[in-house]
Amino acid sequence: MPSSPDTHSLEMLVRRLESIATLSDEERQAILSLPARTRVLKAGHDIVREGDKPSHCCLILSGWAYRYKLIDQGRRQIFSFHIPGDIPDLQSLHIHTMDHSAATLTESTLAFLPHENLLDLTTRFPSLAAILWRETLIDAAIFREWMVGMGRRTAFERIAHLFCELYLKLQAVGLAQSYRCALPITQIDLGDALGLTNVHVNRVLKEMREQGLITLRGGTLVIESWDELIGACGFDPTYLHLEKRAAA
Amino acid sequence: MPSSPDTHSLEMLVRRLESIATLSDEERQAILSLPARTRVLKAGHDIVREGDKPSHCCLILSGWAYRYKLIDQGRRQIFSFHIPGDIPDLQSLHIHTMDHSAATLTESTLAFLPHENLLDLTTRFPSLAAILWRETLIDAAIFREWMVGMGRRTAFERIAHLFCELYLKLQAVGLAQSYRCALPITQIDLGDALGLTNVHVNRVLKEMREQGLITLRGGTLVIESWDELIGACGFDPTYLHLEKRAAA
DNA sequence: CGGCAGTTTGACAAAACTCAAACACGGTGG
DNA sequence: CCACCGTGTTTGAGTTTTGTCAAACTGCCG
Repeated sequence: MPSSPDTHSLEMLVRRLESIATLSDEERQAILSLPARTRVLKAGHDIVREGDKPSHCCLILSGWAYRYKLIDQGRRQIFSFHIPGDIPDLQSLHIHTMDHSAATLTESTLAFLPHENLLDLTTRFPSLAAILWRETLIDAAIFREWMVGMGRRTAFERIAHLFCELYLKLQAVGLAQSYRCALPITQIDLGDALGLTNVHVNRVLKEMREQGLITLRGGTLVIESWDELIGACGFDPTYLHLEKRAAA
Repeated sequence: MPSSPDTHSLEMLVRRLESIATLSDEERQAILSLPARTRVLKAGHDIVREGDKPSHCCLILSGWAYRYKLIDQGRRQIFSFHIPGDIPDLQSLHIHTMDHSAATLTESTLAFLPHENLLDLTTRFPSLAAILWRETLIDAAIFREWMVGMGRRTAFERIAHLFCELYLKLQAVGLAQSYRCALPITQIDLGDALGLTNVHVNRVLKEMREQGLITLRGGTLVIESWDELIGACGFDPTYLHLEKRAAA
């Protein structure tokens, strides 16, 4: 389990923040001088657990992660999937006790950023605070959309909607193009994310395949017909707030 | 529709923030000098709508509100219920286009706070920014818990869980005691919040009544047996993060 | 060549939904 | 004061979606 100080990893954070707002040289420099510690985790390992009081946030450099909660040792709800550039536990900066867990979905490289230094950053640079705050608000916007899905959409719509969402998020960071992307999510995970059983997910996936909407094999999602897919689930990307915000 | 400048309303905001962290005199003074404009809205009126680009946040002084989204003119998902002291659209401070709507549930008195002044406040006082940021993070924590409900809990558990949550939130601001509180939420609203039909909500409510867990009549909820109620839904209040945070 | 995790399929069961009608209740106007 | 109205609640009967259980199948990894 390698672990080393690493400054290059912070360039990813700079790129991510610059995709949201313009940074001043001073801000960029302050980010790059954060003391990051990089670590590689195997697939299926917890990053933080419910009840923990973490002292670091975790930036994903490579790989996928997810957040989840277990109730009575059998039922699991997945809240989100995370890809490189995300800080899945950014909320721990201001909420000291974890009310849920985060784990890797694939082998991942993670950079751990001390709360202390991040808090210092947000105090010195209110516009950086605003960008990070906004990131957590978009997180919440995605939660809301998942609520709409679980509360009011059919299994078919829910799955289609999630595929649209993930494709756009991957595309935004250059990890997807021409309606094709990696999707290292098992049908069990999909079920736990969407409030369905893996069996039912499987049946719906089969139907989507038969309708020529998508193919999902070997960890790769191919969207055969984007227009039909978004039509089938009423997808509207507004809630992802992907447009670059006006310069700070 | 009366509308007037009002400084007293801001004392409610001060009290709310002081229940979370200790404020300096300077901070308290800065909040009290925010230019608030108070307005009374009848029940069932939209406060902000999906697509709007609001220039104010809205502090609830009295009454109840809720946030929701409509899909294809028939299905509605409610995301949250809000009570006095809440700022249901605090997120609009950093997300400029509303991706959902907010409305009053009962006649309500609302204080509108200009984004401009709130942003100035967060820039001048990073510790106030932290408190408000934290409020939006708790909002998201509640979303996650609702996701657990809609994804992985039975209708019975979901309803019981919501009652526990609302009771504790009301109690925290002094609007509930001895297991009794106002609950101006129709069974239709409950269904739209929990991903159920009003018919099914009605049947489950009947069952809860028959089991002697609760009574709900005339807009008043009485929890007959708190211990059984939390037992029946596995309620754990951690996610509400109600404990006062360490002084800033 | 196993072995294990994940997928696929079938038969059946249950939770929740739909439609429809009756009922309660608070507010309004005659 | 009472009839009426609208909104919300309650109940019933039948349907649908999704879940459960169980077994077979696939594919990758050691």
